Amino acid sequence: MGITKTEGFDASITEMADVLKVLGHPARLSIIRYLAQRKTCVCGDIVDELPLAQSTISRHLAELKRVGLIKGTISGSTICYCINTVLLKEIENFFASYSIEINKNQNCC
Amino acid sequence: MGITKTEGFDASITEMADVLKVLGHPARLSIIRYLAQRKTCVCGDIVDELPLAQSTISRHLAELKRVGLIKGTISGSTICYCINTVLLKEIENFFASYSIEINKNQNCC
DNA sequence: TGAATAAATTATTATATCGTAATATTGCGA
DNA sequence: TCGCAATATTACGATATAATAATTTATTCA
Repeated sequence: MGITKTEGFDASITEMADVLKVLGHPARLSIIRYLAQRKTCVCGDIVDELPLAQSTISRHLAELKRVGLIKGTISGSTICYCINTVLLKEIENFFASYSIEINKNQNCC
Repeated sequence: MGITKTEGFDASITEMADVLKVLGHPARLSIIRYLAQRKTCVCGDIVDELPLAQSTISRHLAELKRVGLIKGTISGSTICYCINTVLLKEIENFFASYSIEINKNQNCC
């Protein structure tokens, strides 16, 4: 995407932006939704859920793992994925804190 | 970034992914934070807040506007920006709903 | 051992995005 | 009208990302 400047921004902002960027893709967001709806860890069958090739999904899973949104543990011949609920909660709190800050005197637009 | 496949995904997921992708950049997330902290609409001085060229910021503002995260109204010779609190709340609810769905029987990882 | 299965990695191609300079546009005051 | 100030647009080079086929690396089971 071209170079994204990071110097000059707060580290916390840069980190959150990185997480949100990873979530900002239909396939990866679908994976998160699928894991959330299943309410449990999912082994193997993610490939069957998405209209993408196996290698593509593997790369998306690697991205989700890189930023800590999912955890994967080897379980026999397959790998078991589940959501990192702590990070998901952090994202929720991130937006909640902004909502609290506003909603007071927005008026000109 | 290469072609992002959209067919085969729910429209709601694709839309949310689009919004999150826009938020997934330090400059744009900083703009949102700045607007949130100021608790009011901001006219003009966004360029002074970020370590980027004016044209770059203008492009980021256009992206934020495209997905509806901010609203801009012309106010004399300057343009007045403020957050679309409705959409921000929707994002918060989006993550909150996932958190509710989980937190029950995650156990294997 | 060897075939079958599952996931990751690599290489490749096409496309999107970042940042910026240069330029254009718009509104306002002198 | 002229020129200034603020913002948007365009064009460009550099880089990142998406998707996939092909390959590789385990792991299970006959």
